[in-house]
Amino acid sequence: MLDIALIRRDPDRVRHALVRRGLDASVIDELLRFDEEYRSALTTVERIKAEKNRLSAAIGKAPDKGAAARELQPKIAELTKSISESEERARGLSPAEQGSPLRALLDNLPNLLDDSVPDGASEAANVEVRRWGEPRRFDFAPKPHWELGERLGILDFARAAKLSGSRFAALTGAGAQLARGLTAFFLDRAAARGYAEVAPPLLVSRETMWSTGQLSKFADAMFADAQADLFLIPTAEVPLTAFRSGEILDAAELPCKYAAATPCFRKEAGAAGKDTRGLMRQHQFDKVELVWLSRPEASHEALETLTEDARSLLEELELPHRVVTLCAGDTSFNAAKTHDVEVWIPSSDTYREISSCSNCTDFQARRAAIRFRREAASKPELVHTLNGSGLAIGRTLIALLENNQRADGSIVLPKALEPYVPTTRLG
RNA sequence: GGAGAGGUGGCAGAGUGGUCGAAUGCACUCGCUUGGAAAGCGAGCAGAGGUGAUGAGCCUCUCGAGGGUUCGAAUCCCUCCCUCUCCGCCA
Repeated sequence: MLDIALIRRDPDRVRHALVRRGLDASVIDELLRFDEEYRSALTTVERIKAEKNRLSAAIGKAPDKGAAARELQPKIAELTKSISESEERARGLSPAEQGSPLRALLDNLPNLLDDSVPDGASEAANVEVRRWGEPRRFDFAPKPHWELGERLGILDFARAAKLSGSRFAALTGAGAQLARGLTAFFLDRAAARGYAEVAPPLLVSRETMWSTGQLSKFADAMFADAQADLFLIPTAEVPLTAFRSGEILDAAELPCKYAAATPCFRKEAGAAGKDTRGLMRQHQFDKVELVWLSRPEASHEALETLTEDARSLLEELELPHRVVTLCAGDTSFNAAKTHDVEVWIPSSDTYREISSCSNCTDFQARRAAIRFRREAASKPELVHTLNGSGLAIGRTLIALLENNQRADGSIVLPKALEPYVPTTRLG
């Protein structure tokens, strides 16, 4: 959520960000009108309340309270009536009220963009900032991971479909061990880089989901239990970012870094027909997520560090990859700036996203009310939140199988995984 | 799931209808004191919103959340949530 005071003070800045994202900026005029109306209604309510409070206090101070109460009764009754009327009007306009027009507009405004985000409308305008390794040249016809995996007996799509339908996979034997090893490998690296491991709840409340900005745009893509009003997390970004919600942190705690390995659940409703085969796009997938709570002035640099934390994992796994900065039109709702880490996927003949690292600035912190105090005596300020995968397990598995396959269909795993898997060669 | 107890400021902990946004202690900030420190003394110290200049001041709201009673609620009533203890069930 954006700061409404900032929208008032500098509406052009917000309009500019909307235009850069390819969105209609006229909502800002509408929003400012509703805001004006709301504040004027609020002032009215508060003025009448102040008057009533004065009279009540006068009764409290009177020597004969009963007599004073009787005397002021008619006047107070009138004010009470007037308050409930004007209050109803103000509540209907309040940004805090579910379903108010101001709330609806505010809920759907994406974050401001960082100045360094490149212009552009789509993926095509993303800017490569770093490349590591060379895509391997095969002297045989490389197979896609679903063929490799099924032949090796480590991926089972048919039985997963039998259990749950399409877009589910089962890992078996060495595949399950490899996934477990990767998870441990990623978590160990995160720990070494100062992330505190958390095993968070996988079901979260509507309020939590809203606080991290998932509900505004992605409600349709989430699995939920309507009766309990709980949502299966689409990413551990949600519980990790909201972990300290409502708290005021010590400045000494920042940056505060969390890592979690969790399953993620997504309906992927909008992705029908895309990546229908294999592990690429599943309703359920495992991921190690990295989250930062940072001082505002440090978040820009933090994004670079976070991205490097994710990227370096691919280097250790000896997988060719690159880092791109998303352009304005491709940067997601919550983010002010995003670096995607993309790994080479032979079956796609291109680099595919394996981690998306975002600086959400104060956008999530405002809703989640995550603040810190610079000095013991200073006012609380919003932190900046950042998140990124480090890394997605399934996609790492794809990359390892496809990039490291040999002509006979066997797979050689990188040395870095030696401590984490029973064997560094599959098949 | 059942029974009981409880949820108050950064923490601890008073407060059972009227200047209570809230005693006191701790922590913290500033000052005095000191060669320096500790102790001691004095002052300050919740958050959000509106109005004002992103100042001072003024006003509104907030004592788990939401309703209600009342001129007036931290205090009384109702609903819900959470925590703790015991019992039941259970991986």
